[in-house]
Amino acid sequence: MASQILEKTYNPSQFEKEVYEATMDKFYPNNADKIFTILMPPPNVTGSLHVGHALNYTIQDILVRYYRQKGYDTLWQPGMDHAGIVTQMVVSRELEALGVDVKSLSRDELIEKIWEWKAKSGGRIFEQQKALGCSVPWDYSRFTMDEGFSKAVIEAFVTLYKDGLIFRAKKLVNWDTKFRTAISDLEVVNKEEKGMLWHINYQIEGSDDFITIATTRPETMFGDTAIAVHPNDERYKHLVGKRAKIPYTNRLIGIIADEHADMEKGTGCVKITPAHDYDDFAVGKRHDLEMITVLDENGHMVCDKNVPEFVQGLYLKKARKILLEKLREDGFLVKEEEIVHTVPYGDRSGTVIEPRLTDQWFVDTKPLAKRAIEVVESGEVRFFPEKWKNTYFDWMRNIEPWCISRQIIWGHQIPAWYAPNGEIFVERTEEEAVAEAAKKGFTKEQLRRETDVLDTWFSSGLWSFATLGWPEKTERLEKYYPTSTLVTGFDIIFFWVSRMMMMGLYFMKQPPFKDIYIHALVRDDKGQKMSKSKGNVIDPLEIKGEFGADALRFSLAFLSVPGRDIKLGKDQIKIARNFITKIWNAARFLQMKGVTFEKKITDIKLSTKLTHWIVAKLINFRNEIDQNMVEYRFDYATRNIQFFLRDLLCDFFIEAMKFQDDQETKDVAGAVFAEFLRIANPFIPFVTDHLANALGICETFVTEKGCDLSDINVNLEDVRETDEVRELVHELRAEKHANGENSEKYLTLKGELTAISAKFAQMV
RNA sequence: GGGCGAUUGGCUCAGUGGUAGAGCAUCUCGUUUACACCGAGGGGGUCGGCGGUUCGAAUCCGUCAUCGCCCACCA
Repeated sequence: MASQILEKTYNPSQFEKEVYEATMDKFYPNNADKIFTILMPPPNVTGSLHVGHALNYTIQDILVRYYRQKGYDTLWQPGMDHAGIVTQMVVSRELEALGVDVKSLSRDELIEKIWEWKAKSGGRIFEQQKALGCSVPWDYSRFTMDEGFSKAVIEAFVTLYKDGLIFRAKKLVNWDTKFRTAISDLEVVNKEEKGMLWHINYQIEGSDDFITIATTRPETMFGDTAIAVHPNDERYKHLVGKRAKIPYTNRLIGIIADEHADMEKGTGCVKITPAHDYDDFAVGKRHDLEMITVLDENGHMVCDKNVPEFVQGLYLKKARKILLEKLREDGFLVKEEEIVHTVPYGDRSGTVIEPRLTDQWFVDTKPLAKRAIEVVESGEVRFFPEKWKNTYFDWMRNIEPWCISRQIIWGHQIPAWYAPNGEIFVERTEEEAVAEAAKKGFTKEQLRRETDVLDTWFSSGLWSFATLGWPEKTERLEKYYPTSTLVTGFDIIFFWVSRMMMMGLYFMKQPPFKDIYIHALVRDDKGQKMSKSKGNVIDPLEIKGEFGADALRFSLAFLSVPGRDIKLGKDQIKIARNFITKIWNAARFLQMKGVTFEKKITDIKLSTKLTHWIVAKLINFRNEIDQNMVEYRFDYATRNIQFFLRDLLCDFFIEAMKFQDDQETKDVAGAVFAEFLRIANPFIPFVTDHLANALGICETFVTEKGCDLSDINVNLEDVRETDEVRELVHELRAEKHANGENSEKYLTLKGELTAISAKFAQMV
């Protein structure tokens, strides 16, 4: 290979794109025996990538490139997620900004608009991933709503339904009044905030006495169906069994004894509203209470006999205000107390979540969780760092049914058809549903298709096998399932990891991956969470432009200390960039010295202490990196890369080379440097591949295995002690600077260096 | 309420039983056969507090404090 003279300064933007494009065709699987597979967590189509994605991709890319270089058949499965609620929200907002009346669009029209939008947005994400160096086979990309995926989702849904693991039920669910849909428990975030506790009098039936309840949600009082007191509460024992009157509607409700009532809290009397509160729902079940809904899907008070006219149809906050004024006026409100309590919010809508009693679809997760727990307990699936398995266990062992239906339009429509009498037909196709319904005497025209779509995470839960072709029995599925390692953030252990585990085990009978590497959250240099509103977001592409993609990758890997958040500032990236510059300059120096890179280490006879030493250090370095990769210690690996290049190769070997530049030293320098570049390639692919070309080492390190050093006769113990030579080199430099190359002392020292080398040569 | 993690020089962090480390910052010297996006050298820490185990503790155990995160039914 012809070499070219390197530019004086390292300027990544000049070659990064070229390097990536030149190697793209090598990112595809080959047919090697050993297999390494990673599933890329699919980014949302809505997004542009942030530095958290950059970390996620960097870790995966390092792993994939490392194993690919080792000769494994690697598959890094790319793709994107349709991200139901978020996407519908983002696109609707954008359309409205363009003056489109989203509400007037039909279901099909809006879906079409979203697909149009997706085509634009998705392409941008791929470009960003390429810019970071992701070595994925692009033609393998999947989308959680592509045709094959839809098939998989239907197959999974129907199978789970027929196996009794999906059911439809009227239950209390988290209702988002902004998006008018149910959401799962995980999509609710609880925030602690200041609020008011209102003490309200309910008159006891047939008496002038009152019972005082305390509530933060007075507007739901019209849905009350009981008042509970603690069975041991002496204050209220005499009231149990009596009835009380709800103000204004005068509906009578029973006073019951239930341990749910906390004697310490409020007045000790708690209103029970089973249709709008989880605790109350449970109390209601125990006491067989009526469930009265007073809030509609928009969070407005319903218009029926249970709700007094003066608040009917009002949004709950407005209703609350008006109701409180009236209660105050009429003397029902006896105390107003400031308290701090937790309030549930929708993670996407940012609006208060109202528990509502509705018909929804659920996955019975308990039976699915059982094996998902076992495979982690047994060590068949391992978490890195290990502590995350406790988080996983906690959730899995206390798992609740998963509400999977969403009342939105962007997503997989549930394959269920209803007959007029409410009977449900769940089938793979409409034809099959019609056929089944016909057996029961229903006509096609009578059937109505379920309009709800599935929770996004239902489809992404199938990611590990649906991307490989399931439900078809494809060669790819056979070969690459189960995958090797999953790389993801702790924030989606519940959302995604656990669901993939359950689905993978159920449909494929094997866990979807062997190792789960949980990486950190990237914060700003002050430890603050990055957010657009704070203005502290680091854009990976901006960093790439300023310092190069390699510097960003190297920093992120360097800072990936297990179990610790990453504080990322520009200083950190600058340090990495400076280090890469150091590599660049080392290359320039060797080139200037006339070093060539044709010889392999195994071709050179090592006869001096210096060359023997550096080769021993190289072998040691290589072993360490191998160990680091097995343990997922990217922080150690990058430290080792830095230490070898800077402290050993540059500060010592190359410095010594300035005094001892015989052919052997030069050959070894070239061979060791080339091997260093190869080892560093998975971490910093752009600069190393560029240098490989420029120095005439090879076309690319992507598929370069490196030479077998195991037969080289070096004893690591022998060469550990390097002070003798190191000191000599220092002295030489100082002497030369002081008195020049012809001083007597300089010549003596130089003689000593040669002598040591010679002495050492006899040892080997 | 339960759980997890952090606490080491000015800053960011390594170090898990044997005389305190790195990078950045700072100070001194240096423009030498790559590199000022550099090199050589120096200063700076009673390793959050207390107690215990040990010949010996930043490291193991207990406890407290502060900060951060996760989960929880939140009247």
